[in-house]
Amino acid sequence: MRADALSGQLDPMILASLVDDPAHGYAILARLRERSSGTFDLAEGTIYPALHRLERDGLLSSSWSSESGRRRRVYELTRAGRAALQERRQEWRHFSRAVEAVLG
Amino acid sequence: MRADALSGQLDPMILASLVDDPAHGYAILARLRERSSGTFDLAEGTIYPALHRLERDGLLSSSWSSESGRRRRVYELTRAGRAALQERRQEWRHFSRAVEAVLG
DNA sequence: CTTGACACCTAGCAGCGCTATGCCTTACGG
DNA sequence: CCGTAAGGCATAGCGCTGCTAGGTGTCAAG
Repeated sequence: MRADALSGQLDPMILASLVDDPAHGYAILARLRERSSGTFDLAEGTIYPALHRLERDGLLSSSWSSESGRRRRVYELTRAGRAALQERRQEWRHFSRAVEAVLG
Repeated sequence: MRADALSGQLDPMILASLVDDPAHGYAILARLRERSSGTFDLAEGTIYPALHRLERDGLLSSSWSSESGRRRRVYELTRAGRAALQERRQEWRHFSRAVEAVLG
């Protein structure tokens, strides 16, 4: 499939990958790759702007961590982020059922 | 859900809505609305450019019909369009399984 | 004769995600 | 000890998609 077929589902997937425990950008990339069995093997240029957007919108908050001399920006869900995740999941189910119905 | 969440699935859905019998733009709009139980209630400005694009790409062919004094541009799948539909359906299944896996 | 459904079209815009690139650190192999 | 890979963040620029908002015209019903 085309790699750029994320089709607006990137945001909910990022939120979902952070729901259990916080992580930094590079690790989120790895989680998405693993959980999707390799389907979502995203470039870094995809994830960082998305994280900034989500933070700007108040769904994530971040803090720098520099353990082992490596600077990492660790993201976690805000309260609003958790609420948004629930909502986006619902929207996804609704959307995917509708697509399914049309594709037959 | 946001109306603009078509998320790249418009093309396969248009192809799917034409697989059994040809139709014109306005009628395709109605089919998508019906088959999706109202979820996809698209503006005309969405469908016409998409149809032109699909025709340009050789997946659809069109011809004017003016029965009952009304000019309609009727679209049907080309051979390539049928092949593309199969492919896009596969991609959709793959994509939606992967999203499902990430969203949990 | 006006309203609403039918039917087509386009310009312009905004968002999303990709490519390409740059910068920096740590670990490892030769 | 030096090169390279992996880890890590970031941005500019671009292309595609789909939406908004407008325009044109026909036909049927009240």
